[in-house]
Amino acid sequence: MPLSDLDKERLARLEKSERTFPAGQEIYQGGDENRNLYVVKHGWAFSYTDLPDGRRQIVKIHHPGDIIGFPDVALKHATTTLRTVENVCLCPFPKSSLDEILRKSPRLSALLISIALRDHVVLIDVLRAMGRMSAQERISYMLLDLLARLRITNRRMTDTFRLPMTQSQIADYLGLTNVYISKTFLRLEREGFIQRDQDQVRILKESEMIELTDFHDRYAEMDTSWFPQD
Amino acid sequence: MPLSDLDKERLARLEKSERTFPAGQEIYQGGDENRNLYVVKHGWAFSYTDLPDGRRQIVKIHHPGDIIGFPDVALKHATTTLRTVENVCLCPFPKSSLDEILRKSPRLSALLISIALRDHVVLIDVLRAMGRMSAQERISYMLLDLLARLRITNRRMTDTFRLPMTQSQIADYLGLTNVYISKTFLRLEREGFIQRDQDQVRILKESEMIELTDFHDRYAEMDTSWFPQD
DNA sequence: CGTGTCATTGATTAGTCTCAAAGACAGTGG
DNA sequence: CCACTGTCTTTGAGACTAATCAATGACACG
Repeated sequence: MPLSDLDKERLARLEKSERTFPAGQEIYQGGDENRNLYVVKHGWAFSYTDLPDGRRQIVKIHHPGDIIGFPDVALKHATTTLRTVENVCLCPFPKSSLDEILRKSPRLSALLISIALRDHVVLIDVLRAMGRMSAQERISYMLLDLLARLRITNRRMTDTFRLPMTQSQIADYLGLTNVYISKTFLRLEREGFIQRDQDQVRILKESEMIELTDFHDRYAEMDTSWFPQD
Repeated sequence: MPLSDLDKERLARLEKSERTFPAGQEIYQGGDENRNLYVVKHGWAFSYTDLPDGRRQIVKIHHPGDIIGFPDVALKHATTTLRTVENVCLCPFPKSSLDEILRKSPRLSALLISIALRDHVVLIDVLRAMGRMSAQERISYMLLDLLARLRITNRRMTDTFRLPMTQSQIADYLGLTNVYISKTFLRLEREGFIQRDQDQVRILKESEMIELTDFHDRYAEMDTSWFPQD
């Protein structure tokens, strides 16, 4: 999307400072005061919440290019805990930067809002998967979503990608157990939908999986036509 | 939240036109071009998506005061279908009204964004319920959420409210079946958590239910301190 | 070489679904 | 006022998906 030089500079300013974190580290916790947002420079992370008895739900997987923490802007305290999957580099920036963008650049505001709303729509799709899909469908949906997401920032990706999450983490994301994730992955392989090698996953029957899960690539459907011209 | 007269007028303008719809009517469908947003004047409605084989997931229940369709603003086409639960009065307004608000009023922009983000956070809570809670916990969570939501616009509400949805609709919202909703409601009654009479529900053990579901009232936790002053 | 994490496997159990039928009730037309 | 209809809720039996528990295997790391 075309942006003015001024807006480009405003965006660049969000990534001014950066910090790296090792694998498996918690960066902030649910209930913490809500100070910063983060841009992901590289590495995967995820946000999750636990029930008091330890049941865990991962609510969002963060990839390079994502903005972390947008939904929490509306609230005083963070609602989720942020944890790295692997070595990660993040650019923290204060909530108040949004204030400036809202005041100075309607066009950039619209862009950031659209990204947040697109994440909302994707979350609705995840909800549908959790509420109404079998384990096999849920895993297929997740793989398709990851593929679509990763294709945004990596144009030449075709059908193979790295999935650095453990099966327990995938289970916590899809509302299943690690054991059943294992069994269902094996079944997907046996039935020729995917291949796995180390942490690489290859999608063999993308169109069948799209049909199976009624998948929509929300990342490709965005509408920027209504944006204000600066 | 204090607003300038100008902003109040901008808000009022969104509710300029209104239309009523009978119970059980579809107002727009998933895939339709994305033209309007709606403010709910009175009555309940919900947004849902179907899988091709007919499985349905209700993704959001709309109450008086809600803005319908915000997440879809980012996309060209509506992702959900909107259906009334009962007689409903809606105020449609065009997507382009947002453009004007973004350009003219940073403060009102921040307010609308915050409402959208709060809905996002609530959806995360729903996702957690769907992924990791039993049927009994899910129903309890839903009732607490409805109560918290209805208390915003009706200050004197205590522990009783009207629940006009059928058990099949509740099932489609919670990712269960109508039969199991019936059985679980009966169990909640038998165990003294709730009472039902017609479409009225009374919450008898609110604090136990809050504990059971680790419920947070997101509507009460909003942070407006970072808003730009107009 | 020992330790720990992660993935796989198998046996059993539990929670929810499916199917089918009956009951409760509101609305309709005679 | 009554029978009829349709929708919604309740009930029960049986089936099935996914969870639980426990053990083994595979691998990386110190």
